[in-house]
Amino acid sequence: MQPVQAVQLIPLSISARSHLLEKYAGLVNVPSEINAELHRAYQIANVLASALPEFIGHQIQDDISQGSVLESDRQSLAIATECKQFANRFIALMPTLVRSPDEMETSPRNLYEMCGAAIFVESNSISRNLSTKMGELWERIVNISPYAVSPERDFGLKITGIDSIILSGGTGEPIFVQIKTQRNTLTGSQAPRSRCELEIHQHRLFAAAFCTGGSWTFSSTNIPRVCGAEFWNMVGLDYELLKFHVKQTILNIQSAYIALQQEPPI
DNA sequence: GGACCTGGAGGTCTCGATGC
DNA sequence: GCATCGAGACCTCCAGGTCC
Repeated sequence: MQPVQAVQLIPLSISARSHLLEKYAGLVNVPSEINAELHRAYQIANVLASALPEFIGHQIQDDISQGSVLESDRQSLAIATECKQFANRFIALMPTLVRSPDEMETSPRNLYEMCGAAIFVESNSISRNLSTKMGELWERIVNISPYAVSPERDFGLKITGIDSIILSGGTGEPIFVQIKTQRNTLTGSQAPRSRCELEIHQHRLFAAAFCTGGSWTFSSTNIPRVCGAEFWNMVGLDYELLKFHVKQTILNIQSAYIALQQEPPI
């Protein structure tokens, strides 16, 4: 069977793309050395890799013909829109993250709840939840770029360990990217898993969205790693612009949290 | 000695499987 | 259809080991 072509995928709905790719993926032979848990990821990536240069090329041409989203004002608006939607979703969720004093007392879920330390309970719950959810925000923002696709949003498929696939200069081949928030997001015990997930792809990249967080906790002899501007430049996005909008977003969420605290109890 | 790397522990959420 | 449970994912913090 011929590999799947971009022209077959482009006109389809997300679910139809998913269905077609699954059909092709089932025919891909997986090398015996690949971990059983990554067989499906290998198959999907293998099928996608052949179609992506043309698929992303089509996205880029579309973007140019409509006035590129990478142009500064449009880029700023697109990032701001994603950030605003994220903030609205999170602010709506915030009240549900805070349990009543009665709940905390009768069934404490952690040490802070057991002690009735309400401020620690709330800050712990909200900041952890925010950190987790921001991972999705980076994926959404990368996907603004016509040089990137999201396996989930563009094809309805999840590739284990891969958050985005980008086409960036160099080889002209799609690069499978795992994105974390900071250089030290991964712990030692998690790094081997990330290495396994990335190593099954011929062109792979470990990216930290922001150059904060001290030193790298991910290392590999054969998987390149980038952080901050170096990464965002690969897809034509402006790191300084991104930092500006992210700062606004986090401060807005903080303001909403303060306002929530000041509301009288129902 | 300090920077870096590795491993372990822990909190929280989502999602799919399972049972009622 | 709904509730519960467990696995997987994402994140943080800390301690100990290694290397320059």
